[in-house]
Amino acid sequence: MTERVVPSAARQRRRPTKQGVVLSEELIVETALRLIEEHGADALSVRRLGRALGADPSSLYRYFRHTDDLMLAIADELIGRTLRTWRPTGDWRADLRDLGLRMHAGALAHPRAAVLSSYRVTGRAHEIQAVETIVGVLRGAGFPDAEAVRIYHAFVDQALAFGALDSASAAMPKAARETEAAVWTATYARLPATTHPHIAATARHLVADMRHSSYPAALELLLDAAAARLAD
Amino acid sequence: MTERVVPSAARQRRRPTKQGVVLSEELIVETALRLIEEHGADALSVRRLGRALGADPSSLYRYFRHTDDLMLAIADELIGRTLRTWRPTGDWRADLRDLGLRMHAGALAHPRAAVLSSYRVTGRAHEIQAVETIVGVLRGAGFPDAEAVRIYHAFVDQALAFGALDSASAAMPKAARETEAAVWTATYARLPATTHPHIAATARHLVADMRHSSYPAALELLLDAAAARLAD
DNA sequence: ACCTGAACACCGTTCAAGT
DNA sequence: ACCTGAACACCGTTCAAGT
Repeated sequence: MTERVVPSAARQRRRPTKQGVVLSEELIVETALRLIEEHGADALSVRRLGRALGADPSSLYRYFRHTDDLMLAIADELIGRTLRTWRPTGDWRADLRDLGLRMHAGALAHPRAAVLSSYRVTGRAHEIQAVETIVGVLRGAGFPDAEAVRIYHAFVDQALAFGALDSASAAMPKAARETEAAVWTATYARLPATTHPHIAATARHLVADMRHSSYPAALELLLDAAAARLAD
Repeated sequence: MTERVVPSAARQRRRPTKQGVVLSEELIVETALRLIEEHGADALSVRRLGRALGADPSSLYRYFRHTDDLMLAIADELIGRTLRTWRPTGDWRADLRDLGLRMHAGALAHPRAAVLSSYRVTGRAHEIQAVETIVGVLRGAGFPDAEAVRIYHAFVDQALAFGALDSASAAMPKAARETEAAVWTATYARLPATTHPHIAATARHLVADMRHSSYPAALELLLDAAAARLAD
């Protein structure tokens, strides 16, 4: 048994940094999230985080073994925030739609963390709670166990995969992001019908549609298909 | 008009590097793909690529304006390889299923490159060909233009997003991958029914299902929903 | 016990100089 | 015309020294 068993006691003994801040895991995670929100994904580096905390960059290594550990701590905090305010309504489609959109929005709010954590299985408290909740919604809707698991898996992976995809896009440097957005008008919309009949015929729709995430549409298709199977 | 109009002529005049290699866009892209596959995504840096080519890092800036341009060239090459052997059958569901599974398999064959390029819009030849092909399959099936574009977008993003998700998982260090796989049996399968009734009831299915990609199931759900809309 | 500062081994990118 | 080498402004991480 060491003092680490009582975190608050251990924390009180910590010496303030030069700028008078007492470091803690919570403070570091919150500051990292704030940095990302205020200055973009590129703002998160150990050196910048140290500067923002008024501490030497190397002091952060007492709290996180590497940057990846910090990322996972941030991700866990985000899962908690996503579920914390969610309440089931009893309508399985509305509940899954709401959960999916919240997971996707949570990813977009913290793109770097989303990209790094989307494919991880943590087995931690918040994740377990999410599995129990979603499988529960599907079983409550009447899906047999095997089908409930199959749809749970597709649903969760879809939310995580689109969250990561759209996050990666959002985390791009601004100039690159704008260049890509312009490709639809500058390149695709100008292809002649003689060589590219299908693109030429739908160019107007491509320009309008491709600038937005396709997640809401993909989610609705998945819910449609699940509902149809339930009706059989 | 400059000599760049005839690339092969321009290329022939290039001077070999110190180690005797004549640089070209193709050689750089192929070397980059090889570097990524052999030594991981982190192995791709301008400096390492220069070293692998036997050229000064800065000489690559004659072929690509920034690292990002190189990434797009790699992405387009992967799209090209995916489409090169595909042939339409006239059955839109079978065609889209085949295309989706090929895109997913192509991502898994080059996991590190897939993770880095899945969310990019290249506007290059192979990507344009892919858009034309897939929108063509959907219009040929009878979807009106706006609907064809909406389903195209969801279909492509889903293939890319799941491809990247499953690639990121596959690209993890072996030890970490095995630790995560064990979480389903070591943690989830042992949760008691009293606290986690839904997980306990479906543990057998979770253990069996979660070790595989959910992409084939998610693809089938998307095709089901699309077919239902066509029937209306 | 905790934080600091210097050091190490890297990055992407630019541009004058060399061939 | 093409490649090189030095330079600039960054990274993540380690570890002996300071308080």
